[in-house]
Formats: sequence, C-alpha cells, structure tokens
Amino acid sequence: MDMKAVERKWQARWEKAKFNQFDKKAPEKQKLYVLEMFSYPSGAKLHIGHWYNYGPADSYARFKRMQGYNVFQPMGFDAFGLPAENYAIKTGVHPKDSTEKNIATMEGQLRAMGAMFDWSAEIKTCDESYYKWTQWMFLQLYKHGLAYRKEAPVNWCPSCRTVLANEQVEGGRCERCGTEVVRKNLTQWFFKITEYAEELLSGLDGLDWPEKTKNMQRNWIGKSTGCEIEFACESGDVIRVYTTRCDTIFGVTYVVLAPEHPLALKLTTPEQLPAVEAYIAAAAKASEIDRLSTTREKTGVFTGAYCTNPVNGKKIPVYLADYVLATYGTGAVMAVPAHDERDFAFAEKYGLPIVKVIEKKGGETVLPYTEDGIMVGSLQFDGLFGEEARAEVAAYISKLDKGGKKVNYRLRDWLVSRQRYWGAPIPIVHCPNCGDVPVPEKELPVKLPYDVEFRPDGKSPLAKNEAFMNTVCPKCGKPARRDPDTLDTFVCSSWYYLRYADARNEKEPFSREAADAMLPVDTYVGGAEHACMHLLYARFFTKALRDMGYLDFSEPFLRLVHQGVILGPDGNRMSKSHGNIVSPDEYVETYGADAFRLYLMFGFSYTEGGPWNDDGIKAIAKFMDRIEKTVLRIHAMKADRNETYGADEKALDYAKNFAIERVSRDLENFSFNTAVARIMEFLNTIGKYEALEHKNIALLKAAVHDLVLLLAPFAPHFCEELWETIGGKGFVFEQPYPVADPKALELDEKEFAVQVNSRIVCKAMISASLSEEEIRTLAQSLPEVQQRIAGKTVKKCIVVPGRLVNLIVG
RNA sequence: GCGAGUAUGGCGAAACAGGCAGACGCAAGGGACUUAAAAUCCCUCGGUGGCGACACCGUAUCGGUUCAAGUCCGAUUACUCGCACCA
Repeated sequence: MDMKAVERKWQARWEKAKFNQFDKKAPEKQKLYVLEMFSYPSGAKLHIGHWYNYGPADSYARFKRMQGYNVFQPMGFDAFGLPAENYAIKTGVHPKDSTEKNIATMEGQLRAMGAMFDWSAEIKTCDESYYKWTQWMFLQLYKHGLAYRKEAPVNWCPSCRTVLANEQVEGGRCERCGTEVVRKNLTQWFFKITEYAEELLSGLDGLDWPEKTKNMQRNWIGKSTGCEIEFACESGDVIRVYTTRCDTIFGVTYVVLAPEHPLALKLTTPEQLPAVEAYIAAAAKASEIDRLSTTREKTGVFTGAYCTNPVNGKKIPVYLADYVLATYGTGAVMAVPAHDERDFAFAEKYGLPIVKVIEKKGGETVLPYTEDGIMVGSLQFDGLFGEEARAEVAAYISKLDKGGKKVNYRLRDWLVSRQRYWGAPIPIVHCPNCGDVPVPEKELPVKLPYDVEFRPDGKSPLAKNEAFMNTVCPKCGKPARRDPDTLDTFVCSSWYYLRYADARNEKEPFSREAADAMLPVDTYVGGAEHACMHLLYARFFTKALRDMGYLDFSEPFLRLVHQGVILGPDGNRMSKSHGNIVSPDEYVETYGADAFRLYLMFGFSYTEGGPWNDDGIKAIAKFMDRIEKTVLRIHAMKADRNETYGADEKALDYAKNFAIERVSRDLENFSFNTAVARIMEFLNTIGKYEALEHKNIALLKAAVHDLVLLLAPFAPHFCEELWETIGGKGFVFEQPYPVADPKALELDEKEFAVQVNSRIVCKAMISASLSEEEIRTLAQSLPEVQQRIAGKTVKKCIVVPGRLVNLIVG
C-alpha cells in the first residue's frame, strides 16, 4: 500500500466531510472531551514526544468515537513564553515571527499525523483574540480579590532576568536555565491560589488521576494542623508562633524569628543592634541554595529581648535565625531543643538549655526525641500522649486567649508577573491619583506592541516602549502608565481547555451554554512534569470561575493519564547536549504515519516509556502487510460451498470475540501494547484457520471484517483504505466498534492445570458443566495423579473454575 | 533527610481479583523454497542436568502469610521521581 498517497487521500476526505469536528448538533450522543496537552512551539518540528502523546491518545479518541461518543478532541498552541524570547535574544529573530513560523510547520505536521483534531477550534495563546480573554481572566480575578500586588521576597533568576514562581524553582535553581536563583524584594502580582488550598486538596480524592500525581499535589499544598501561640514580650509586642507540637510547649527554651520578621529590629536592644543588623544583612545576601541546604550549620543571633511562655510564665530569650522561614506560618517558632532536631542543633551551638518534656512510651528517651510521647514536667498535662495531649494543650491555650488550633498550608500564592516581553500584558494602569486601575473590559486587549527592545537589562522590555507605557487613567482621564509586566505563560494555559469549547466567541471567553455542554474534560493526556504547576493552576482557575458564576463544575480534568517519556537510545533524556535526539520524520517517511504510531503503541508500555529502539518497527510494517494481504485474499474468496460450523469454527469465533473483548478493555485502560498484541493473536488465528482444508468462508469474511474495525483506531488511514477495498460503506470510523458476543466466549471445556500438593503434574481438558466434586473425581482418576496419590489420602481439593485443580494429599 | 514509585529471559514487554511465570513481538539458531540472496513460510528459543519421556532451579536480596506468592506482609539493596530547615 502506498501509505503516503493513502494518508493524503483520507485526510482530504475527512477534512471535506468535517469528520473530525465535534458534532454540536447531536445532543443525543454522549459528549466525550478528550484532550491532549497543547504543544509548545519552541522548535519547528514535532519530536517523538509529541507523537507519543498525540498518536496513542488519538487512537483512544477514535475508539470512543466508534463506540458512539460525540468526541471533541481539539489542538492548539501554547505560544507565549521564554524560549521564543531567548531565541530572539540570541538570533535577533522576533518572537512573533519565529513563533508563527514554528506554528505553521508544526500544524502541518500535526495534520499529517492524521489525528482526529478538531481544527475548527484551534487556538494560539499569542493571538490577540485569545490573550484578550487571558487579560479578561486577570481582571475577573482582580475584581474578586484573587489578584493583588504586593512587595514580597521573590525568586529572581539573574540570567533570565525575571522572577519565577515557586513552582519554577528547582533545588534553588531556575528550572529553565539552571542559574542559581536569588531572593529579591519586588512588587509583583500574585493570584490568591492559597484561598483554595483546602478545596484543591480535598478535591483530589474524587479524581481519576494517577495516585502519584495526586500525592505530589497533596505534598505541594502541604496541609498541616497545629496551633498558634502568643508569646508576650517585655516591650508589649506579641510574637505569634506556629507549631504542630504544642504538647512540647513546656520545653520551650527560646523563641526564634525569621530575619525578615517585622518585629526583628523593633525588639532588638541597643547593645545587640549592630550584631542583629549585620545578621539580617548577611541572611538577605545568602543564596537560596545556601539557605535551603539542610546540612548547613545553623546560624543566628540574640536580639537581647525576652518574652514569656504563656503556659508557665517563664522568661525566654528571642533569637533571629535563618532556619526559620519568613513565608511559612507566622515567620516565628517556639524552639524546643529536646524534641526538634533543628532546635537541638541550634541550642547546642549557642549554649541554650535543653528541657525534656516528652518521654518515649516504654523505652529510653534519647534527645532530640521527635516522636510522639508522654508529657512530663508539664504540670496538669503530665501523662498525656500524642494527639490527645496536643488537643488538651491547644484547648488550654484557647482558654487562656493566647492562640489556638490553626491549619497552615505550604502552598504560596502564585506569582504571575514576569519582566519579559513575550507574554500577555497585564491589563492594569498605574495612575498617580487613582493608584492601580484595571483596564475596562471593552478596551481589551491591551495589545502587545511589536517594536520592542527585548534584550534584557533587568527591566521589563515593555517599560522601555513609551508608546505602550503612556496612556490615560481609565478612571480620571489623566496621564498614567501601563503595567510593564506580562503574565506567566501558565496563566494562558490555565483556561485554554475552556476556550476550546467556544473558540470563536468574540463576545466572551466562552459561553455558559458551550461550557455546560462540553466541559469538563473527560480524559486529559499529557506529561507528568506538570503535576504541581499547570495541573494545579488549571484547577484553581476552574474553581475561581465557578465561584464567579461562569462555570458549573469544580474540576477541569476528570481523568488524567500521563504518557511516559521516550528516552534517547542511550537511556538519557533526548537533548541536544546528549546528541541523542531521534527524529520521527524519517520513520514516518519510510513506514508511514500509521506504522509509526502503531509501533509507538506496541513497543512501549504507554505510561512507562523508555529508551528509543527501532528494532521492532520493521515487524510492525510486516504485520500491517500481513493484514493487508490476508484481508484482500479472504475478501476475494467466494462463499459458494456448503458452510459448516464445527469445533474449528467455534475456535475462530472464540478468538475473534476474545480479541474484541480484550482490545476494548485494553484501549479503555490506555494499555495499547497489549491491545495490539491481541490483534496480532487474532490475525495468527485467522491464518491458521485459513490453512485448514475445509473452512467456512462466510465466517472468515466476518472475521476479517471485524479485524479491520478492531485495528481502525490504531492505524486509521490504513484501515479506511482496507474498509473501502472490502466494500465497506462510508468511513470505517462511522462503524460501531465490534462488541464481543458473550456466548462465543463460553467454551464447552477448558484446560485445567492439575496439581498434587501444589505442584503441577499434568494438564486436563475439563468440561464446563462439571461440578467441583466431579472435577475432583476426574482429577483423581488421571494416571499422572494416581501415580502420586497411591496409598495416600486426599485431604483437600481446591478448584479454581476454568483454571486449576489442586489435590492436597498426605 | 522525608515521601512516592520501579526492579520479570539476550532485548521491548505480558500476567483480570493470590491460581499453569515469560502472552505478543524483537534478536538469535535450525530448516523449507531459491543457482544464490532478499522476501516469505515452518520449527526451537529462561537456566542447569539428562539421549530421553523428565527432574530441579528461576520474577533484585532475605524472611513471613497461604493449599498456592511476580502479585499480599516485614526488612534490605539498587535505580528513578517528587519535596527538601514548612517548626
């Protein structure tokens, strides 16, 4: 088969029939929104990862379509972002130009892949018609108090010259360029994702997502239940600390503030001031890497101030130390050296007292002892243990009006402003009189100007474009300046799945009607690397939009599947630096799109991936060739003799229905490799039956008919062609997927493994109609069994229906 | 350091819910066809021993539960990923 021509032929026919479009006029069919993460046009061509994501996922979508679902499978481009801009800085090619060129190439390749993408809903996030609504999203969040600006210590990448979200910092380094991230105090825009921390956490339970991904989000959100406690200072100030171990409060021997804590300088006594100032300055300079290192020796400084432990009135010193984080809890902790490793190390170094107030149940207590234990030296609380102890102490602190139970999350608000060019401008005007003023919705989009000096110098590129920056205040009409920052590209991708549902709507980001009809996404397929970024942000957006009344559901992606990663042949991630990049193009050229996709599905476990190896691709081409020949040969046969139906025919029927059942089940589970294997088995069985002297031609024809249908989702162009050749009407994808006949799967007899004392002694065909007792009798009569049980008594007999019989003798 | 995951032939991998380990392929070896090669078709293919029907061993390591363990439980090792002073 000339696959190139066949691919072109069917792609053109599908296109002409608008076959790949979601059928908005078929409300009687159940909708199924199958989405693959859209592509990022950083390189011109599709790589194996794209094929591996989109090919098999498309096979799933096509399968569901044949099952009768009204499938919506759109595709688009996540087109804003740093790579295009960095490329521009290096080569001088404008990001808009390079991005548009890349998109054109990639779109052509995606179309050539033959996936069932509904291009009528295509979106590109860098189009005005899209980012207009990204800006609109920002304004809605702003109006509802979910977007705010504040000065905060932020992660700054000196190389990319921009701030990064916490999620974009990996081990103290920029996830994009690997440069060590420094902390800076800057005024930045944030989205209040923390407002939804609890729901983002609890909502995970009901999702059909990989457990691992759910766990990563759980850890990232980091819920902790503890207690806030007030320590009054001599100055009259109050230090609030957060602890998960209020049962250790009688062991507090000092209190520690983060160096950035607002009370740090205020509490410091004049004698200690020089030392404290020096320490704060040094801590500010320390890089994230140094501060994050758990092995680093603890440092700190005494403020000269004292505060009072509310439960026993003891006076204890106040320290500053950078092992306390300003951004978590209250930025202050009560130090219990006896029962916390960090406090223990610090106390030893600075000669602070260590007071044991928890004892191990039934064992020697070695300090620092951080497990749950029995309270001692704690007055009326002595003898209490663990959770109960904490509840009692927390209640007591509440009663004293010195704090009480408190839940904290590690999740921080999402920093969304970027000092970069290639993104959606933030639709805010800064007016000297009115302050921050949102751009009125009817004035959207705030257009991203083309002529901009985007080479970085630490300021936003847009800040240097006077024509862009100068505007008038929408409120008072006086001259004002635009916000010079652009939005994190993750903002664009946090709502694109909503836009697909109504991609050409010029009046609103999506209509309520479209959202209700098509969303949420039923099956979402994409890489696992987005666990704590895109997938979390998108959930946040959905919940926020729901609360604003634009949506009626709480979770955007009901089912999530991660494809694995195809590594280079050397087992490393494909990269230019490794020189191990394998291009799909030559394979597609040689074997065709269907064979390539089929190989990807057969050669790997979909969610595992693995090192690239093309050893099996020829075998796939051979397999397709065998299918073609078999189909044509059997199609040409004439069913003109007396057809008979005996054991061989029943076996063929069984093989067919077995394949149908298993392929359907495996496709549902994204277990493509085994699905293809089942089709291979079916083909082998057809071949064996065909070789028989007496055969039922009608039955054979029915078998290859179903074979073509079974294979269609895996090799769409190829099967359309075969379908046409054997005289099928319309598109093969208009046919219902075969359904297994349960009766054909019932065999009269099955092969049992016969065991004596759990060791296999022989196999036996046993009729399905026999009772357990009869099976036992039959098994005992077998010569192999007789030999082994002679002179012994059968104590027990275990029968696993259809599989095994085990005689226990002694 | 904490958390999660993975570990099966020469290779990619299968194994529903504890029930015949290695499906389906690749590679390899042997054979048929051919002047020859390619293509195609047939056979063998976890290890050890045996001419042999067969026997024993085998799913990272050690132990346990069970009539029965790749699968469940406990410990260990290696690799991968995530978090990393979150009080």
